[in-house]
Amino acid sequence: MVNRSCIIRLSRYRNALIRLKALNFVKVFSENLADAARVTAVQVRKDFSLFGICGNRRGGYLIDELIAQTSAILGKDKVQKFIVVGIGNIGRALLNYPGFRRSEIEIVAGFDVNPAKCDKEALIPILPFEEMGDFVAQNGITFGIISVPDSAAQEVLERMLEAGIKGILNFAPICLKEPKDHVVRNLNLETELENIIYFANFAEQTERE
Amino acid sequence: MVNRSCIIRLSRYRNALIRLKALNFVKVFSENLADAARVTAVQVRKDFSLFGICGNRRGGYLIDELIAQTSAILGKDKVQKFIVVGIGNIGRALLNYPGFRRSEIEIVAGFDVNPAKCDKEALIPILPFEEMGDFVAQNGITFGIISVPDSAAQEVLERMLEAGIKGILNFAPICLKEPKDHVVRNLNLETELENIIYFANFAEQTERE
DNA sequence: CGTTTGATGTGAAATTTTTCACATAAATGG
DNA sequence: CCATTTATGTGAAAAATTTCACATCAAACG
Repeated sequence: MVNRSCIIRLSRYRNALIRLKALNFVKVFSENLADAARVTAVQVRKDFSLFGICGNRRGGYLIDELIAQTSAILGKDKVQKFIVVGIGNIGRALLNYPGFRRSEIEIVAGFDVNPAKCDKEALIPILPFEEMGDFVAQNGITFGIISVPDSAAQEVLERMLEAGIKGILNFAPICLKEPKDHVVRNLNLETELENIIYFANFAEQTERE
Repeated sequence: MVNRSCIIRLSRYRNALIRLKALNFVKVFSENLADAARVTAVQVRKDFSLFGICGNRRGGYLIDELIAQTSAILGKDKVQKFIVVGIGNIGRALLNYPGFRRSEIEIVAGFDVNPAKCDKEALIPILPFEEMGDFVAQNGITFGIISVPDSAAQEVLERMLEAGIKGILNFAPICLKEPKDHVVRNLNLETELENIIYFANFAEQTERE
């Protein structure tokens, strides 16, 4: 069964494949991908088997084929449009994040309640939050990122859902509810750091993830 | 056994508790925390049992006690110092992230190879990367965040380890190896978005996480 | 061409994680 | 002060995930 960690791994395999291709590699073995994604070779093959990805019984996998197949699964075969709500530190960093340029992820607009932060003429326009619903409808946006303070997050989520957004990444430090037929992934920076702090303190005697 | 997801949940419980306390709540039930962290009530109690946290057989848990206990586990009883290497979009956002101010997480310095980005006089100084080793040693830094391009990440990791850093959050889009007795958590924004894209497309027929 | 070699693919076993079922204790109320 | 109610705490069962073991196939080589 395809679960979250499985897709995370697939994404890692793909990243590794792109790096290997840049180094002119043509074939790759499950062992190599396992190293790159910090898992076991069997895990790689099990994951592939789950998606019906096949290799050559002795020759491993062809990198080009693998990239094509993982890309299709991960939706990299077309541009995926995102909006960002909340143009604070994180929001602005996402608008300018160079990592998205080479991927098929495109942030098409930002939104904020503060008129001082708006700028309709910018390369990626920053618009008043009230206009979000119309913008999403007119431009067929499917995905959104929430980077507002926790007190506003639930309200923003609801407005996004009303507007028709299907998948959301939430940076606000509050665990938002995932409604039926929608995807909400909560990513809390403080939580991530707390995790590191905990395991760095107890790393010696405890296992992890 | 305490694993990564377990600590993530603990962190979420604590966030919820702080919000509840701000609303003048004094007691809380496992059911409430379960709602806040999007898990089941049994899971909350199992987690607590794992850490030896006890409630009152009928009266639930006292919020103040719970906050104290979870805080101690998560290392919130003292300031945890971090450095950030790579002052690009993400790095700068982290330096200014207001969410850390109210927590016990303190980013004490940034580092970059580009002299134009350095500023020793800033509130949080940005120093040349060569000075990182000495800074870490002199200031007893335990934690670091990597927000450099993928090609530099492995090198930065190794320098951090040499300097004595024990826990690292890596934003570079490459899966870094976690050495013995150290914690390296890889957080790739594109991967997170790919996850959302996948499950939003197939959400109807597939389960998640 | 037959044999050996080496990597994939996958049922079965082992392990991990979550859920269930219920014993237990504290508060409430007659 | 006994019965009832209600939430915790936890062994046992169930479910999910990972690892193992090995059959299978294709290439390489004699």
